Amino acid sequence: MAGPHTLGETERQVVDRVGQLPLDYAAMAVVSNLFRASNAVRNHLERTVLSSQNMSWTAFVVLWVTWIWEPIETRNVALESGISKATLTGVLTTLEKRGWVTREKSETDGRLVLVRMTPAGRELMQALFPEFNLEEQRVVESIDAGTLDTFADLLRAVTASVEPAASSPDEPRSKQDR
Amino acid sequence: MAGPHTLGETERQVVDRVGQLPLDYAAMAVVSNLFRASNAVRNHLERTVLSSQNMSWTAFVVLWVTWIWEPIETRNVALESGISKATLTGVLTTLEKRGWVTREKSETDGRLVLVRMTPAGRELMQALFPEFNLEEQRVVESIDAGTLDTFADLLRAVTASVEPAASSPDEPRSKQDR
DNA sequence: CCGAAGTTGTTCGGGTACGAACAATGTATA
DNA sequence: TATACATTGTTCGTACCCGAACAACTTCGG
Repeated sequence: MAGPHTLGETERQVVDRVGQLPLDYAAMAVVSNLFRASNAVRNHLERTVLSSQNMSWTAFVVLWVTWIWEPIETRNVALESGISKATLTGVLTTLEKRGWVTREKSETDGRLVLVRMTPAGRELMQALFPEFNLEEQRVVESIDAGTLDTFADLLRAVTASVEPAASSPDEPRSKQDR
Repeated sequence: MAGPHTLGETERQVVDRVGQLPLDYAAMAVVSNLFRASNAVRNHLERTVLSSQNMSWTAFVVLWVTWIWEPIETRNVALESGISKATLTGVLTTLEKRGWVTREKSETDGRLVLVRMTPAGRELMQALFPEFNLEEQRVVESIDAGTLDTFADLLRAVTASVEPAASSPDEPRSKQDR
């Protein structure tokens, strides 16, 4: 959505197509670059760090969340990972098959499933995560250290503006989680 | 990767798991919030604007790129959309099936395929895009107008740091495009 | 108690998403 | 002008990714 063409070039073309409609080009630039950056970083990390384990981005995130918070209920894994519970089911099956995590029914609530790391999973993360973080560092190395916190805050503001306004506690969340 | 828990909480847990390894938490925060924001915005726009047409985010982006630049070669659609050509093949088939775009072999180069909008596709975008942009505006409305440009620049910097260093023109790009 | 209402993880169907391998086509080299 | 080399879009296999529908389970209201 913002590739080989100049911003001005793209903008001219858009004006030509959309006509005289008033558009917010600043908002457009932020949203489109948000996705471009996200995609680029994801693919980069997959190729440089994760491909050695033949692991996808999502699998890594789920593994990371489990590593940090185990034992953790699947609904919370989905919440922390930013994926739907439907997606998580498949990912967990993959991770289980590879021997990195286990599923276990809760004894106090028959609906819940608890996720735990296996020793092999823990070893993997102990080796992989520092490597991953080193690459994260490279991704932002061109940005002034003092600006990084502001950057993170801006990203949080975007997320917050879109999520269902964590309002009064009595207000019910949506039926489907996430 | 940054959900219901406080940053400090998460950080303590990470320290507990990863041990004394020196980690760059600022970089971690930026990367994880980048994905959180990207996912949140994507899902939001899909639900508020795109669901009326039963359209996915990627399908919309591809349609938008085609709308702005048609006629355009598929390799450039993939480049502008930020997806691989393998993915594009499937998306184009979907869009073609719905009657919004057409594929057409190039007459000057038998390898190339040109993509064009159909009248129905053009009508759709003329109606849908202003609506989409309005929602993009809502996503960043909490951010100071003067900061938006800086924000976009930061995102561009991230993308640039990860992409294969657009160096000397004689240096060949990677075999696989994108 | 017992039925209604809510919650949780899984299944299902359709649509991305990627790298690798491929056939068709174009270009360069000798 | 043959023959290597490069480029393009598609196909294939595997893995996400989501909403909707579902069965199992818990909780709430009477």
